[in-house]
Amino acid sequence: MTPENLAAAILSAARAVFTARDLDLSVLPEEVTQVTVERPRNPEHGDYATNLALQVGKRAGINPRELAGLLADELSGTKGISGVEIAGPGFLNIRVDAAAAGELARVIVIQGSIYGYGDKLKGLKANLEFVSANPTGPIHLGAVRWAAVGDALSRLLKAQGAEVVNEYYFNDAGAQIDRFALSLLASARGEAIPEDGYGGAYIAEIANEIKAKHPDADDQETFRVEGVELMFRQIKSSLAEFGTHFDVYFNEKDLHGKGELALAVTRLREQGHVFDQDGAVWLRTTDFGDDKDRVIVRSNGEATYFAADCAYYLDKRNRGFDKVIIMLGADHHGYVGRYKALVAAFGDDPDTNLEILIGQMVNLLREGEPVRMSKRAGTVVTMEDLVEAIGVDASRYALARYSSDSPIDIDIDLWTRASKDNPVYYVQYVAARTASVARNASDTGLTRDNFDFDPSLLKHPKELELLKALGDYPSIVASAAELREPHRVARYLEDLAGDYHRFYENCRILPMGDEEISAQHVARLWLNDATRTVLVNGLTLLGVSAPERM
RNA sequence: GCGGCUGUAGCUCAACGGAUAGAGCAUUUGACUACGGAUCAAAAGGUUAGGGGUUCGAAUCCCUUCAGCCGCGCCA
Repeated sequence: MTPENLAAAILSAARAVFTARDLDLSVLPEEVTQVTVERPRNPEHGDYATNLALQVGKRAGINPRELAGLLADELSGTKGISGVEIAGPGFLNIRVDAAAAGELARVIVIQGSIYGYGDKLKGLKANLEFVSANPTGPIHLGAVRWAAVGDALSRLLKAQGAEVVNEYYFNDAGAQIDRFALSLLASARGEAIPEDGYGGAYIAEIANEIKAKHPDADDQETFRVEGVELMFRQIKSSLAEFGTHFDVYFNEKDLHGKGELALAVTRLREQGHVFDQDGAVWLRTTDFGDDKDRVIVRSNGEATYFAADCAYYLDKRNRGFDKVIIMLGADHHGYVGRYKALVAAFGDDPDTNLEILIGQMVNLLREGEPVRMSKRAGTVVTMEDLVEAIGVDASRYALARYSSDSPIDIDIDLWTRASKDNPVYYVQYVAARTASVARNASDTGLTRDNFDFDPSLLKHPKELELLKALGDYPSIVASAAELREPHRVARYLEDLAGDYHRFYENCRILPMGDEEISAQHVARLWLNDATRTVLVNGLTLLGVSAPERM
């Protein structure tokens, strides 16, 4: 009995009760997925609980507790359900047959890497834009949060059936690229970097590389083109090392080149949301809740960055994405208002076609003090600095284990420690331990095939708790995807790690000494392997490796 | 001034409006001659920043006060 099956059983029981009592069926949830089935914290409250009677009782004109009683009667005969109790104001506490609980181990092992997949987001066609750091320097710490969280989210969405394209937007047009080119040129000439230019050792590195390739070059254009190209390459290779894959690298310059900016302005003008003032062209974003109107073409005739945003959004929509998801740092949260407004100005619905996720700041801490300096990038701490300090696995895990709403301090000492208070070690250690048990089993001649798997042998309380946790995994993945919160997967894995340790301490898996291999050993090996499957699947969603040995 | 986020155990943080607010670390007390002790068992620790409201039920939603971080350009 899975939570999904149970929800279906509850809904059909509710429909039967409502029909028999001639109650208003329309107050019931339409879909099974809308029925809340949760795992009570307190085991006395059963294996599962539902609050359906509480939620619909009042609206149906029936006392919730009375309704709960009727539902309990209806449900108690259902196959797989061993007990139903009414509790509190109208909760239903449900117990399921324990005999079948162990069967889950077989299901998980057989499903393997697809265990946990679902179809909650089937039909969703999403463009997921993240990182998008300017190609004027290495990827900084603020953007790296999304390299981990965005990638994990992309995997999660796909695991729920969504079509997702990972996209990186290169702002390779505009004034900041001019400053970048001028900085390179100054460095190549041995002059001081302009006041509003970019410092850091990487500027000299790139300038030298360009000089080596074009010894006679002394013009801004060459340094712009070559510099941006080299920066692109470095950024792409950093991301590849980090394990973050992008399907599309989109160049802002292409929007200008193809005339998409002018087209976007025309379209917005047609929609009646554009006006001219002080020689500039404005979008009346205040019509859609923004706090001030925005210039799209400056009085000097140049388009603004915001105009490119408009054109870029239109481009994404024209490529067939019905959901445009953009991940931004907290220092850009001020764009949410104008972004929603531009979507509305095109006639779209900001609440369905657009989703902006904001991630709070990331700090790197060494001995309790924020790291401010980078070897290569001067005053900006970079992705390379983070990876060099704690490694890729720890970086990704540290960034993905917290809600994006909270700022993160990544303590180098903590995340490099080989102990239990380092969460990534704690989880990876258990993964390695399950692999080690499987290796040792094989060495002693124990395999899953020695005996037929008998799920009823998995009846120790710690085995049942572990099975319960394994059964929760699909719903954790589903909710993490729907809520766009990959950290839920990490937290789940940490809990699962504890459940496995307790199983391991209490239930000897391998035969001791010259003990004969029994069906009990085989059953526990199935459970061990099922746990490893879920640990591997979960870590894979986070882009973190599940080592066989540590 | 306006806006976003945050405020939960000594510390770092969880908790999709649900029942007695949970983990890890730290503290105290226990457990190993066999699968990795990078472990397990137990104790202790809370006015969920303060105040009001909505609800059968609030850490969660609304209002308000306080504190911290970030932002508010015809820059990108």
